[in-house]
Amino acid sequence: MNSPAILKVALDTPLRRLFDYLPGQSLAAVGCRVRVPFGRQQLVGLVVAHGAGSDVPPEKLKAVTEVIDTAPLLEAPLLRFLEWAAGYYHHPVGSVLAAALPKLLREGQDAREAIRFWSATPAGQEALAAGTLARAPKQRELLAVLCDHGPLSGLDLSERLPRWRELARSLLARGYAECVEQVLEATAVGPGARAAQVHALSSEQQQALDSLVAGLGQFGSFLLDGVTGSGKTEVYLRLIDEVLARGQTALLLCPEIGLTPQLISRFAERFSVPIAALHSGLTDRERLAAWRSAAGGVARIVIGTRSAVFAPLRELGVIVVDEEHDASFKQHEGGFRYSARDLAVVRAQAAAVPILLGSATPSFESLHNVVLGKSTRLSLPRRAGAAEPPSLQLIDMRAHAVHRGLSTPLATAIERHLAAGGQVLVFINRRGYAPTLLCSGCGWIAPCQHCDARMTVHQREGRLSCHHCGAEEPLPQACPRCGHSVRPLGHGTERVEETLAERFPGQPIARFDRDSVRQSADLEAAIDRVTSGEARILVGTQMLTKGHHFPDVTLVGVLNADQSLFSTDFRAAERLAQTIVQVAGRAGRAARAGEVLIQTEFPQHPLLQSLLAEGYGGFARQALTEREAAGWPPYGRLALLRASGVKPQAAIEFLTQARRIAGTPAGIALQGPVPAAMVRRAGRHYAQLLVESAERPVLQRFLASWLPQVEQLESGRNLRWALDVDPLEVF
DNA sequence: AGCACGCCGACT
DNA sequence: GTCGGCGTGCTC
Repeated sequence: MNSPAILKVALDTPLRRLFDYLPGQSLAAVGCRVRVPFGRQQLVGLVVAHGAGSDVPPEKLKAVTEVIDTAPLLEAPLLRFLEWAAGYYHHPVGSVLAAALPKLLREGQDAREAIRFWSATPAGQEALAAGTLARAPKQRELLAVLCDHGPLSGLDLSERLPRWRELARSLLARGYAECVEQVLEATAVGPGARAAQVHALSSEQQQALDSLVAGLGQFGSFLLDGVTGSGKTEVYLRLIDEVLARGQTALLLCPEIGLTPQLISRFAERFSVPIAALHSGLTDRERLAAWRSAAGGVARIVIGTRSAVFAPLRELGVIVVDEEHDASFKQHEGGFRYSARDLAVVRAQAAAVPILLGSATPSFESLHNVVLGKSTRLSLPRRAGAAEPPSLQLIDMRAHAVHRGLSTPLATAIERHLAAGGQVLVFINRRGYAPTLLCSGCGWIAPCQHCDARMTVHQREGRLSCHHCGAEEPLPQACPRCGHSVRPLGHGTERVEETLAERFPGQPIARFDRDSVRQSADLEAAIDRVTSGEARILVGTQMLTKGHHFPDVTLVGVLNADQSLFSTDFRAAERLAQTIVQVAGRAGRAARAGEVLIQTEFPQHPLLQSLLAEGYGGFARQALTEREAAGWPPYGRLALLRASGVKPQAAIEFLTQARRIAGTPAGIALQGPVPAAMVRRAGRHYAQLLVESAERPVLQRFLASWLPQVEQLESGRNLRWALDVDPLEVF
């Protein structure tokens, strides 16, 4: 067999191609990292393939400087999956790999866990015998330990000498001690012990579990459509228990929310196997440790957010995506814009394992896949413990008195529920005190200097803040244009909290939004105030719709449902319904049935009507027929070319050229370029070009031929642009 | 993206 | 006289 002449290496550059290198001293296998000269720098890259030759002139080819891995960092199936993702999202492989790997691995650190062993050098032994370290008794003590008991690991040393690290560093510098790294090889693990089953399953849960267990060992897509409180998590736990018992591992993806620690602790309580958590709160070291523990087969369950879909599990047996409708599974910023939920399905397919998508409000994509027969629907229609579903009612804002955003019927209901000992949740999807600062003299509205947006009033902080670019200004006391007085207009969580405090004096309020909850500790504290019963009223944003269970909440008020009713975005209705149903799910989980009151100026709006009359399922069926008529996803496929530049017209000009070179391909519709919904954001001007097709392969083929040409456009050189395949928002 | 080279303003 | 601004060009 001929030794391959060329290594195809993926590098983390925006250049959408691989780079060819000569093998150098030893041949790096596919999937191994290599250090390579690249221009004037040395980069870490990944060998993606071996090749017989290269299109690059031989004199330009350089040789690999170092092969970092002795065994492939990524096993072939995972590498192929990543390459597939790069192709689907039309993003450079190197950059996709970078998104999938912990930073420290990208920088060339060892992929295997290594333990450092410390021992005394001969010089150290002599020094100890000679009493050289008489004036450094602590160092002398450590040296004595190393002479008598070495080599010792950091763990052993910590037991003997708590503050040994600095001492060891000094001994190392003197040449009295040395440290060697010993690499831990991957551990093979057999079938795990069964977890104790503490909860009895409902018949629906059992039925769902039976179907899922029957589907193990092969690819299959399942939608677990379970109302809030129906016990989806228990089904995940049982399924994963079965997978572990078969000696396999499980991957659980969850949205980016503070709930992750709660979910992890629930799993940790149930299972005795090691669990690796991958979320945004980790340090680089912790992330590397979690990655190693998955790759080494130590962790049998990986629980993580978006990027955990790339976790290197061994013997993968099942993938679960919890709250699969959640928008945070779609990365929509930065370079590599992917949907972790969609990729999870592809990964499950490649690994020939089932995928379970769980939600109380499934995405339309997932519902449609059930209709197409691509996915099996498992329903949990009942709440556990015979709890009644909450009743939803609309409050017509035009027919009732409204005081500071709070209608009389809602205020009365709050009073009634508080008097009955219930807790009340008030949902308003807007943080701050008020979304607008208005001059009562001339009508001036405080604008953001960098965006086409209004500044939000943050009263307590005495500041104006732009929620789009983060700009802040002191709160003006008078209109800068005419000198008249200014006043906040509209309502945010801070103002609603104030209103409720005035209206219901003596009722402690817990606020949940990004301003009052900055760290997970704040969230824990706020949750404690609610579960302990101290706080009687909860006010908050989206943060309240996700995860947490507040069993004593008997009333939910939704203050401003109307914003989304007339949005131009095709997904606005879906998201509004999901938000309402999710927040409604917080009410009445225990013995008492919950009441949900939604304030609206448009009680006759068909969207609200169908949601109330038929629930989420009926609403979705109706909304899907509208999507079909309009050709929107999941019936059509979209890609969005977004561009932004400092000069107002630059993005439009670039997109106009991009459209021109596209020509008129069959089966493709191009719309735009149009200015983005918010043209100016953080001082940049945004525009976009929408690409539509009824067929995914048609869209994919077009993008593949079009993008290399777009890349050549000179007008694209001085601006930022990115392609978003399957965008969640198109306006 | 980095990181160079390259040609014009305000400073030790 | 230099330090340094960011325009444009290249990376196997």
